Amino acid sequence: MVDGFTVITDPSRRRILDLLLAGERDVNELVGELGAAQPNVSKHLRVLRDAGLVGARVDGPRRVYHLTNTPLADVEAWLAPHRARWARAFDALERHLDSTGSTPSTEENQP
Amino acid sequence: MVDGFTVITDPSRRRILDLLLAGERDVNELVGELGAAQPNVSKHLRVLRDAGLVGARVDGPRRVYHLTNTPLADVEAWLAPHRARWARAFDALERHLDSTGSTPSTEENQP
DNA sequence: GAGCCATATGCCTGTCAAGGCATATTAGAG
DNA sequence: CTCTAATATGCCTTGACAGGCATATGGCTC
Repeated sequence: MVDGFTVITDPSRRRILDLLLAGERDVNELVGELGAAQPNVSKHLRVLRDAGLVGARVDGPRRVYHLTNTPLADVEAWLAPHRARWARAFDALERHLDSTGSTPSTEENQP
Repeated sequence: MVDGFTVITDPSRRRILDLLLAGERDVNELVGELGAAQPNVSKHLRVLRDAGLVGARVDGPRRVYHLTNTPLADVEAWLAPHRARWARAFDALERHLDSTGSTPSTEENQP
């Protein structure tokens, strides 16, 4: 099984997750909206299922996929300190712009 | 130039970003801390620089790398609605646990 | 400018994953 | 039970990319 980073690197898989954000879909609907071949969509769904990001409900012959509530834990964990840093940098920029009318240099170094 | 997802899929590059989070480093230091070959570290740094995530300061013969304040915009943008969804699901779970002592099912469907 | 250090680049190779295609599986209709 | 629709799986090919290695580049010392 692959890590969350690898899972979401693929644009088709991101697209699937985005579509499911709007509501559950069966495979055929996803095939139509993605413009991809059915077997490939099924393969992507397999990866997403193995990652715990989506689940399937059986409705007659169709499998209706939906998002689970499982977050991309590893991605979020890795991203957190970096996001915190970006937020601090942004705040610092805002404060700077508040106190002076000047534009600071484009390339900022770390504290 | 590659997208942010591709950039951070590589563990060595994530590691480099993590190390730079603690302070600037020259290439040789990174090589030591990563346990990777110098040319490969330089290549990763190239990718990170192209992505605007790191910058280099020239100090004599060394290049001292540091984080810029450029966020992984595309990753953050894609992640945002999904993170919002996870947060909502988490809140709903919390409220449920507050009101009842029971444990809800592990597999939740979307609203 | 010769030689040395630190870093970058180019080339080659192995690996891995995505897409195309054929086919297996499963469920329901009749 | 057969046929069909919906989905999944297996195999193959191709392209992207990371690592190993040799070598080029750039700055510094003497």
